[in-house]
Amino acid sequence: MSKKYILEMFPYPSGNIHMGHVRNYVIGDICARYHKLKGDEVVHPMGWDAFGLPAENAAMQFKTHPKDWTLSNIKNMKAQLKKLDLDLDWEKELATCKEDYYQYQQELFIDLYNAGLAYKKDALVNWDPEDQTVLANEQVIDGKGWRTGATVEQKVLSQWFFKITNYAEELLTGLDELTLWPEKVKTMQRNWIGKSIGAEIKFDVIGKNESLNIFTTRPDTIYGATFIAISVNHNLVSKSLSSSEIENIKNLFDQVSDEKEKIGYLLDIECKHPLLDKKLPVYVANFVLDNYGEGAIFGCPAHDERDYEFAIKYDLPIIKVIQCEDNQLPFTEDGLVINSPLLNGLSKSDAILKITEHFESEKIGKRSINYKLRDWGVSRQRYWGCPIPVIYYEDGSYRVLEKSELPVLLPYDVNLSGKGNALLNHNNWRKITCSKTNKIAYRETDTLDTFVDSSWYYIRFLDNKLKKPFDNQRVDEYLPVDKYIGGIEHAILHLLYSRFFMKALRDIYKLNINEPFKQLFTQGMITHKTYKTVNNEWVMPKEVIYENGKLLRVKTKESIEEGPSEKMSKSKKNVIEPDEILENYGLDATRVFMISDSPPDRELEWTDEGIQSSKNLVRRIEKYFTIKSTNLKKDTEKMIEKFIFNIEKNILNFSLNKCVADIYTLFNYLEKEKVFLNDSEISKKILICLYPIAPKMSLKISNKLFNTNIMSEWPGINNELLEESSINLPIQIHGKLITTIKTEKGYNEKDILKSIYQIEKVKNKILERKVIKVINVQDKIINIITN
RNA sequence: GCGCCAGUGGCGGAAUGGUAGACGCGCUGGUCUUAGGAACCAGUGGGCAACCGUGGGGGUUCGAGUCCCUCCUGGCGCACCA
Repeated sequence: MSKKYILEMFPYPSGNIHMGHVRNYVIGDICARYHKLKGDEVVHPMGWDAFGLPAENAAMQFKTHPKDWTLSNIKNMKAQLKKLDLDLDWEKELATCKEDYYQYQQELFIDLYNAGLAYKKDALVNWDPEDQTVLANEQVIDGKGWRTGATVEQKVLSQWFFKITNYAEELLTGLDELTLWPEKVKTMQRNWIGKSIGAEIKFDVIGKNESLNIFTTRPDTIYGATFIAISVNHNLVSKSLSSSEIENIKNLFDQVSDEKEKIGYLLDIECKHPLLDKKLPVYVANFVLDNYGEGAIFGCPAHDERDYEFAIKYDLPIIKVIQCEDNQLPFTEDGLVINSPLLNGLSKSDAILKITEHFESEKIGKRSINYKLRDWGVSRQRYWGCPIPVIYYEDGSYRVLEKSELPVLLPYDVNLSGKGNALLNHNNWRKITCSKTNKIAYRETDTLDTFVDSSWYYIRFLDNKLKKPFDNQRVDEYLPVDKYIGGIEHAILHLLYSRFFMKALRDIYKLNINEPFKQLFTQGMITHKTYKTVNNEWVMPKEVIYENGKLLRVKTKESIEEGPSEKMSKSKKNVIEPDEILENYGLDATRVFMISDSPPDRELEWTDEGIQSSKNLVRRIEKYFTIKSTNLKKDTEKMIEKFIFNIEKNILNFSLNKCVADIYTLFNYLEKEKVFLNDSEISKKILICLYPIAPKMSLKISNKLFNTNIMSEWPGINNELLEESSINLPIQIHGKLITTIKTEKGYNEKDILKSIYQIEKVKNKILERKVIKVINVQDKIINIITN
C-alpha cells in the first residue's frame, strides 16, 4: 500500500463556490477515489485560505466583523462542498484565520528569524494616503488606489522580509527535477528567478574617494562604454544632490508620458573608465532599475538598444566594439570584438572570459551572478492576517518573541473605520509590558502576507491538531504532495513561496523533503458566452431565452446580443451557479460535464447542450442496468477489459475527457450488440470503474443489483484478454493507404503478400511496375514500394 | 521586444513516426410518441469521380498531424532585468 497525497488548492472563503472550484475539486476527487479503490492510503484534505483583505472590505461595507464574515462564509461554502459529495477527509480541515493554525505559523516565523531567514529593512511601499494603508502592486491602478482613487505615494517603511534569495539557485535548479510539472509553469518560475551570469565592475569617481559597482552581462563591451547611468535611488545620488533636487528629478521622471521614453539628469561627477584613460559622464536615468543588480549601468550605445536611444538623445559618443556595419547599430548580436586592446578578434564568450579574468587580477571587478528574484516582503499593514510575533521598545529596538510567549492573538474588538491599520489604533492590544524586561513595549502591528499562510498549509494538513507546527516523521512520510491541482494563476507566487518554505523548513527541521509538490496539474478555466442588452448591460445566461430565432431577456423581452465566450466572471455576469446546476442536473451529470468537453488543463466552455448530454449519459447508464438479460457475447469481456485498461490509464494521465469517451464507447457497444449483463462480476467491474467519475449513480445501481457496497477494489486487468489475435492490416503502396485486410497476428510475410497481390485494388496500382521493396512492420502495416 | 505554448470537420476534441478525424455536440433523414431539452435507428471532412485533405512553404523518412528548418496566425507569461 502506498500513500497518495492528493490536494486541490484550498479556496478563499469568499462566500460561495463557483464553477471553477467545482471543476478543480471534481478532478481531484476522481483521482482520490481511484487511488482509494487501488488500495492506496489516500490523503485528501480541504481547508480555507481564510485571511485577507476582502474580509476587511466586506466588514466595512456590510458593517460586520472580518471574523464573523469569514466564518459564516466558510460554513456556507462547506455546505456547498458537501453537496458535491467530495471524498474529502474533513477531519483534517483547517482555516488559516484560526488560532490553531496561525499560532504555529508564528512559531515558524520565529524559526525563520532564528535561522537568519527573516529580517527587517526599510523598503518602498505603495501608500494610499486616504486609507492610510499600504497597497499591493495589483491594487494600484494607473497610480491611484483601487478603492479610494487617491494618488498613491511611494513611502519608505520598515518591513519584514523572508530571505528567499538565499534559495534562488536551488529554486532554479530544483525545477529540473520536477518532471511532473507543466513546462509552462517551470518556464515562468525560471524567468521570475531570472538568473544572469556576468561581471561586477568597479568604476572610480574622479576626484572623490568614491566608487560605484555595476553589474553587466556584457563585460566584453566594456571598451565601448561612453557613459554611466544610475537609478534615482542610488546612494551616489543622495551624496551628490540635495533632497529637493532629488524630488525635482523624481517629478521630472514622473511626468514622462511614454513609459519607455528615456530621460536623464547629468550629475556633476565623472567616472574613470576602468581600462582607458577616459572620463565617463554620470547620469541619473529613469530607465535604470534600482532593485536590480547594483542600480547602475555602464552605457555601451553601440551594442545596447536602450543605451543607444539614450546616447542619441543626449548626443553621447557611440563606439563600436563588436564587428558590424554602421547601419546595424545598435548591434546586439554576437560578433568579433574590435577596438578593444585586450580583446580584439575574440568571440563574445571568449572575450567575456578573458576580460573577467583581467578584472579579477586587477581587482577592478569579478565574475558575478545576479537574480531578478527579490527577497519576499511579508509585512502587510492590515488587521485580518497573522500577527507577526515581535515587540518594540520605546527606544526603537525590537525583540522577536519566544515560542513560549505565543500565541499572539488577533483582538476581536477593533475599529475598522477604513482609516489605517486597526491594530495600530488598538492601544489596549498594542501596548504591553515585556515579560522579560518589564519594560513598556508595543506589538508589531503589521500582519503577514496571506501567501505565508498558504506556503505551508499542505504540511499542517497532515496533523492539524498537533500542538506544534508539524511532526517531522509524518512530513517525511507523507510529503511531497503527489498530485497538486489548481489554477495556473498561482504559477509563480504561491508555488514559488511554497517551494521556498519547504526548503527552509527542511534546513531548519532537518527534513528529507526538497520539494512540496511532486506533480502539479493546472486545470483550465470555465468559460461561457456573454450576453448584453443594447444598452450594454450584462445579462446572466439564465435570464436569456431563445425565441423565434432571437435572443431575448426573459423578463423584459429586450433583445440580447451574444458575445464571445469568456472566463466566467461576476462582472460580466456570465456565471452559472453550482447550486442550481446540481439541483437541475444532479451531481453525477455535473461531474461528468466538468471533464467531458475538453482536456482538464484546457478551458472548458459551458454549454446547455454539454450539461444536458452529460445528464443523458447518466440516465442512459442507469437505464442500461435496469434491463435484465442474459446475452453475454464472446467479445464482451475483451471490450470490458479494454475499458478498464483505458479508464485507468486516462485517470492517471489526467486525460479525463477521454474517460468519458471510454464510457460512451463501452455503452455504445453494449447497447448496439444488445449485450445485457447478467454476469454480476462483469457488472461490478464496470460499476467500480464508473465510481470515481459518477459515484452517486454507481452506488445507486450497485445497491440495487447487489444490495451491498461493492466499491472496494479496482479490477485487475487480464492482459491475455487485451491481446487481439486478429487485426485489420493496412496495406500501403508508396505510403498511401490502398486497403486493409483482416488477418491473424503473426502472419507469414511471404504468404500474406501472395494474397495481397491478388487484391484487385493492389493489382491495379502495381500494374506493370516492379515491386522493389516491401516494408512489413509485423502486425502493424505493410508498405509496398514499386519502381 | 523577449520567452513559452498552440493551430486537425460546422464546433469541442482523438491519434507510442504506421488506417487522420476516436468520443461528444450540432446537423440531416427516419421510428415511437398528445407532447418533449426524452428514447431508438441510419448518416455526417471535401469532391460526381479519379482523388484531395491536419495554418503556408521547404526538408528527413518506405511512411509525417506527429521529427527538423522557415514563415504566418492566435493565446499566455515577462516586460527598460543592463
